[in-house]
Amino acid sequence: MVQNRTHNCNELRMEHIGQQVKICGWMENVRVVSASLAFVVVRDFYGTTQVVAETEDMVNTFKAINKESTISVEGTVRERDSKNPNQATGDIEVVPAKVEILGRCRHNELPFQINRSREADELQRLKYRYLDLRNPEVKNNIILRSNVVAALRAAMIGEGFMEITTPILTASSPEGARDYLVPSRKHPGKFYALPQAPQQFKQLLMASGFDRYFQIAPCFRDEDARGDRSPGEFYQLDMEMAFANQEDVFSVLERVLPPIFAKYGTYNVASEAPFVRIPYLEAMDKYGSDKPDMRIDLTVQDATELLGTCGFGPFEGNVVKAIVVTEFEGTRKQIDGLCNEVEVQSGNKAYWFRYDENGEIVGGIAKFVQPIKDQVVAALGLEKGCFVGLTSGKKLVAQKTAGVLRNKLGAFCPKHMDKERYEFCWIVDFPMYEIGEESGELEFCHNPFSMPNGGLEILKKAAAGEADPLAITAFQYDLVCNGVELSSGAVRNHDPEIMLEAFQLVRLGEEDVKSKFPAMYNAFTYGAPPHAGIAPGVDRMVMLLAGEDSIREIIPFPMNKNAQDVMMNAPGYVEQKQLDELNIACTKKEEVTE
RNA sequence: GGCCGAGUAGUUCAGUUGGUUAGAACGCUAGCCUGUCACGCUAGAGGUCGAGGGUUCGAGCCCCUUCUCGGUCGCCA
Repeated sequence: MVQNRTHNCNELRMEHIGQQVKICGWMENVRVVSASLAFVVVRDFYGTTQVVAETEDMVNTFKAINKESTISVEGTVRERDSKNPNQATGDIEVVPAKVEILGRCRHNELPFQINRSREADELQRLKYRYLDLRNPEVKNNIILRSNVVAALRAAMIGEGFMEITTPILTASSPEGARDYLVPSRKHPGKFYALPQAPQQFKQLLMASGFDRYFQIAPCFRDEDARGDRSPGEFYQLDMEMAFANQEDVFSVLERVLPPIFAKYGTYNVASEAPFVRIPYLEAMDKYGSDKPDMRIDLTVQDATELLGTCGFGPFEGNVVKAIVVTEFEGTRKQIDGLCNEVEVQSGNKAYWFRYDENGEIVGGIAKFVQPIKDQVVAALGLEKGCFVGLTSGKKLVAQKTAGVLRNKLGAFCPKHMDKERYEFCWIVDFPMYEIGEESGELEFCHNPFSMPNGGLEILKKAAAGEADPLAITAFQYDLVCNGVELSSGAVRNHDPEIMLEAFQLVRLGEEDVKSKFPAMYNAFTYGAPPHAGIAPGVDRMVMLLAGEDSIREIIPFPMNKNAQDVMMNAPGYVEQKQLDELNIACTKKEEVTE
């Protein structure tokens, strides 16, 4: 009978000296020092242990095994002659009596070296993700993810929330992102959709009488990827509370998140409750973003009146925004680099000048600013030695570009950014409506389920032309941490009457509401509690905590930018029989060579 | 879909103004080495320069087309 391992590869210490043990793991490396002396590193999930081969036979045994094969080693624990303080098991080594190959690695050249996999081409890493994950640096992010999810669950349960799963196969939802559709075999021509979020289900749970719901919920959206947005699927800490308002939701997350961020984060300082609250319009104005990084102490000023007519072409007839950076130290080359990065990221140019130590306006667009120097210095409050970054365009463009510039300047100037911490803020008072760019007509700004601030009354006034619908705000909020949008949430509109009024402003009638959201609308006519919720993105939280810039680093099996799983070959072609059963006529199919 | 960047050995990269046989490091193979731990030393194998076309006496390098990957904008209430 085969005996199981007695210890893992991170267990053996001085106290085990003399013991007979059996360890199992991947043969990471063999350092052959002579014909009859070699050191073998065995690695498992927990760590590494050194095995020493001291006979010619034993050295040859190890030399004949390809690296990354799994082996078992039975032998005696011995104190090392030369200890390694950098290794947890560095005081001891195992003298093998018996070595067995458990799973032979058939390749003596791997697609990349395990301990340097993070440097390898990403396509290779994804294709051989199971090898990539052998690298402790890569694996640790997945362990972190597991720990964070466990901590979130524990904290939510501690707050009295109950985890309830909701359907994965559901109905297509008319609003929001593009759906992933699943054809129905039993109902030709009909489709299920994968949920973009459990939004309607969690609200229906509230109508059903559950009080505090949460779920680590998979969400599916068929939209293009970004560095911080994985294509296809992602996870949210979805939650909803009955008989609750905005304050109740805020206080739960203000209790739940900071301890987890401080414990598991790269930085161990997190904001304490209450988090700063910034109205949406103020955030756009002051930080040029609805997800401002509050670690940066720079703010955006309006310079439209000041510089709009200074003669600099791009400012003419546009909104101009300025960011003043005191004690600025940067070379011309670095400034150009910053401006270039801003242009790449925002698609719009940034401009600049400096107010130097001698009180002169120099560099960049100084020529245009010089004639109105005194006004500029006074209006922007310039101090000697400061830098002024400028953006222009239509209001929103100027603001957003300034927001990108602000982030770049913060990252560049350590004096203006206390980087090693987690700074949360709430963005509140989002507008309920906006003028759609394509339609030119009034549309919902975010989701139509939010409760308008002012309730039925304000909506009726707006309908009667007595109030500006664009000035109506919703009880809708975002949670932002270090410039990353973690989450959107809202106090929901649970009153069918207010719902109808809200939809009427965007020219949708009762029949539209009923047909778009039949279950929710009907449920709310049977007596629904006021409720509110939020859904912080788990992937983004883990990304922040791990200090990674790519979302793929914290997902066990990520897809590539084009929503392909290059390891599993998904999406892939299927058998004609499968298509026939689903009543799908496939119109496009390239020849498959494999 | 638009824009930007990248693609050269198994891997990460260098490759000058277009000029002989395309290099380095790591990895791999072989030999040497009795305490290594990023072991060391010596030698060797390893290349359709993403693909196709063009310019040229001559292309890794210049031009065109195309494919792939990444970033970004659109998109993601």
